[in-house]
Amino acid sequence: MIKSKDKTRHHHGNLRTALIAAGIELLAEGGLDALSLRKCATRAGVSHAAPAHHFAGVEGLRAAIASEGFDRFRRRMLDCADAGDQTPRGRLFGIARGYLAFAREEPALYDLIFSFRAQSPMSAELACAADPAYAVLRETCAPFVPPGSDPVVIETQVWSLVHGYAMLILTGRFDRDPIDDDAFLTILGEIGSGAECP
Amino acid sequence: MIKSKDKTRHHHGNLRTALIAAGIELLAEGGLDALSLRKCATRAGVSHAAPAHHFAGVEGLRAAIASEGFDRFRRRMLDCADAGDQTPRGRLFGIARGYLAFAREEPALYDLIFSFRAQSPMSAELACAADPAYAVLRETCAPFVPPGSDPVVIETQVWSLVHGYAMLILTGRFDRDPIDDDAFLTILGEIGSGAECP
DNA sequence: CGATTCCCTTGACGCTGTCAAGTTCATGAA
DNA sequence: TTCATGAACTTGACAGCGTCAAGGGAATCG
Repeated sequence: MIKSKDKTRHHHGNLRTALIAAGIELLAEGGLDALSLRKCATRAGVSHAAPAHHFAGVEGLRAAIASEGFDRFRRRMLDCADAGDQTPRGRLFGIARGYLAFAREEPALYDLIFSFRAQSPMSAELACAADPAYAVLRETCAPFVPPGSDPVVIETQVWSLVHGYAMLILTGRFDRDPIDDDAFLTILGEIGSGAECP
Repeated sequence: MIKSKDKTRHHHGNLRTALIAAGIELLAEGGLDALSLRKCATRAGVSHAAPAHHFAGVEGLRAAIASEGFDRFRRRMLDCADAGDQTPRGRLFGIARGYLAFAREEPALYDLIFSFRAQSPMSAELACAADPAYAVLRETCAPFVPPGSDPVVIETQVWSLVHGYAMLILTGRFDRDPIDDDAFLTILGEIGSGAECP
């Protein structure tokens, strides 16, 4: 039996984790384009080809970093939701604020986790990593689903709204023409109440 | 005086346009990562360093392609808006459908035009190229702005909603759990009518 | 006709991802 | 204990990439 997850191993001792950490540093410092296998390897103190034994090429490294990114993303949303008003509406605003906070605080990591496209070989693995984050959204939206209707509609409306806003923020569109987050998010107050308002 | 825009010039004859066309082809065939200066040059039949005389590096080429992309994007939205119901609400649904159509028909070009980040040296030039497309959205949203309120709020809500939905489509999130565009877009029917509904 | 200027080519450099082969070291078996 | 196995990592090489410097060739102008 192999102790596959010991702290200190052969030469380096958990190189995989070190490479992911180095990659996240590089992203924070220089954006998406600054991430490279060789720079991660150098930063972790190993040779340029060492990462090949832990990831399936650069796409594998990107996927592994994205998995960690999705987890931070999920925790950021939950932290904000837990910190605010504990009504269903309050939690909805909470995850929206957490969503935006993550995008602003770690823009390159946010870019990375949403940079994978449907035909990517990593899409199955990534969908798996993303599911817990999506579950947070799903649970928060559940109280607003009209009985008998498909919950995915409201989930998608909420998610699209916040996701699109975050993407637009990162493009710098609001830098000269600022908009207040709360003014924008007022529309969340109307979601799920459409049936009450013919 | 120099005839700077003649059709046939020195060696090639409008190399700049040919390089942009080649780049759009490469994007369509292989996605964002398939775009390179050298491949564009080869496809246009010139040497690998020729593009340097027409664009400021690869970022300049990307920006030039994005300018063309924004123009196609704008026309796609207008075409859809002009084809449908000519009420304000009908045109709003029209540009939303055009937005989604463009994202699905030219996903890599769509990715490219929204891949520039705020701190990019190209952001000023790109914002310029994007303005006509934004103007279409602005005009279409105008009838729904409550008197005395900031139009940018509703514009941003509409835009974020459709933009986020398009981005999520491209990530493949709905491939196995499909959602109907029209069901999703029902929320557009509520935008701007919030004031009527206390 | 000669000079200038623009458009492009050639060649080089460093950085990138990836592969093949070799080395080092921990583990398990004899 | 000694040896064999295999995992973890190194070394070296290769092609493709963006970018720069230097040079050539064609069109234009004086």
